Amino acid sequence: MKTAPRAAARPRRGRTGDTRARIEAAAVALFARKGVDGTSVRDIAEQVGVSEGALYRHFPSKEELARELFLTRYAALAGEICAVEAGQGSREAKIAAVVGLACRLFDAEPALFAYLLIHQHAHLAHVPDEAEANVVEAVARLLRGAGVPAERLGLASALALGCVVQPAVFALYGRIDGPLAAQADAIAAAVTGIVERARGR
Amino acid sequence: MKTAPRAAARPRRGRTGDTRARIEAAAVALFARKGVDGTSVRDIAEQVGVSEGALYRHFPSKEELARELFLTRYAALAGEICAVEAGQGSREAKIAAVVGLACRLFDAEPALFAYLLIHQHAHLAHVPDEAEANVVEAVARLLRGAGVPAERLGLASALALGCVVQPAVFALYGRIDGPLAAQADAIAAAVTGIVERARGR
DNA sequence: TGTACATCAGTGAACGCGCGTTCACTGATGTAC
DNA sequence: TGTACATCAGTGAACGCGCGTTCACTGATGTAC
Repeated sequence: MKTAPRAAARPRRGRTGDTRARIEAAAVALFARKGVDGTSVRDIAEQVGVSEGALYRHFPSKEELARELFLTRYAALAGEICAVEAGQGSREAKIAAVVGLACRLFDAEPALFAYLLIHQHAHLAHVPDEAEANVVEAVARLLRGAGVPAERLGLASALALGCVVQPAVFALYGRIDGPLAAQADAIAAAVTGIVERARGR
Repeated sequence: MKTAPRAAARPRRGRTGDTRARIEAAAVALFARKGVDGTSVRDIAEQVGVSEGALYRHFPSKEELARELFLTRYAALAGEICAVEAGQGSREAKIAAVVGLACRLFDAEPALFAYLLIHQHAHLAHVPDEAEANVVEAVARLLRGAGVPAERLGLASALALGCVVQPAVFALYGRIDGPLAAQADAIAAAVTGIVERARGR
């Protein structure tokens, strides 16, 4: 009974190494709901249940936290879109896959989705141009691969993105109910229509 | 030569009664660019060229200025959409007219457009439900009149709105160039496609 | 026309408050010998 | 195993700053008699 119990019997609140993750989760939720400027460091710390100073053990500043949070998650989503684009399947299938991806992200983490896509313009200046780190570029690549001519890529990407983002906004504010994934087929059909029109004509 | 010259010879900088309008213009521009929270009363006053105190001769608070500015302009846009809906013309013609309306508003006053439609969720809680004061309701009414069944109105409105708002965002960030009105036909075609799909099926 | 008063739109200095950030300190854990 | 030291993640009090707002005051204009 002398050794070993050390690590075992220790609930001890905190010190479990997940503080950083909890800060990120709380920050995303607050940033999405109230904006970065509308969220104070006190708000975040309070929600996590730590002192304000603790935040600075993990991030150099509030602004840096906001930026880092945005860029990593935004790049992850862009990466997923690129992976679909690089895979097998018809135009339609790939579009449906990406729309499904986005809808599931929204349903699983609405705050994160809102932070990434609804408030994306706040961070746009810091986003790199590579498709693997930039959702807008990833969508453009997808449409390019689907046969949309270069001179119509900008508008077509905007229309396609709008068909996903705006329904999410509506869902967030209760103008559409149930999970967004339930509307994925209809959204995908709208995007496919836009792509076909951009290919032809 | 005794009377009348009173009002004539008086350049006298300020006191021309347009201060309120200039505050509104500066506020819209700043709110659109940096958000309400990111804009200070000092910012606005400086841009207008008056003291901060002067602002409070025209508006009770910054928040009230932001809200009033939003609600009146938002209602004006909703009213224009309702007027088109109530007028003559085919489904397609009305859709094209509303899309054209929005594009011209964007081209003429991008900051106002951004404040109204890109950041609309910040004020959504204060917007009345009547179509004459609420752009989202006005769009829904337009689509309802175009034959979209009630159970698909929410999603169809979202898709239609997204097809206008997102291209505007892209234009704002240089991903689409030239006036948005130049893309109005293509945008209207996308919206018409969405409406036809929502009517049928 | 002159005079007295009310109102209106401005100034600029001052206010208290909440913000982001810093810092000395603490106690638990990890590492070297 | 014990001891000495380094590191790490936390606390909580304090900081200066910029914020929204207030207020006493000013001078020009409008109005009544």
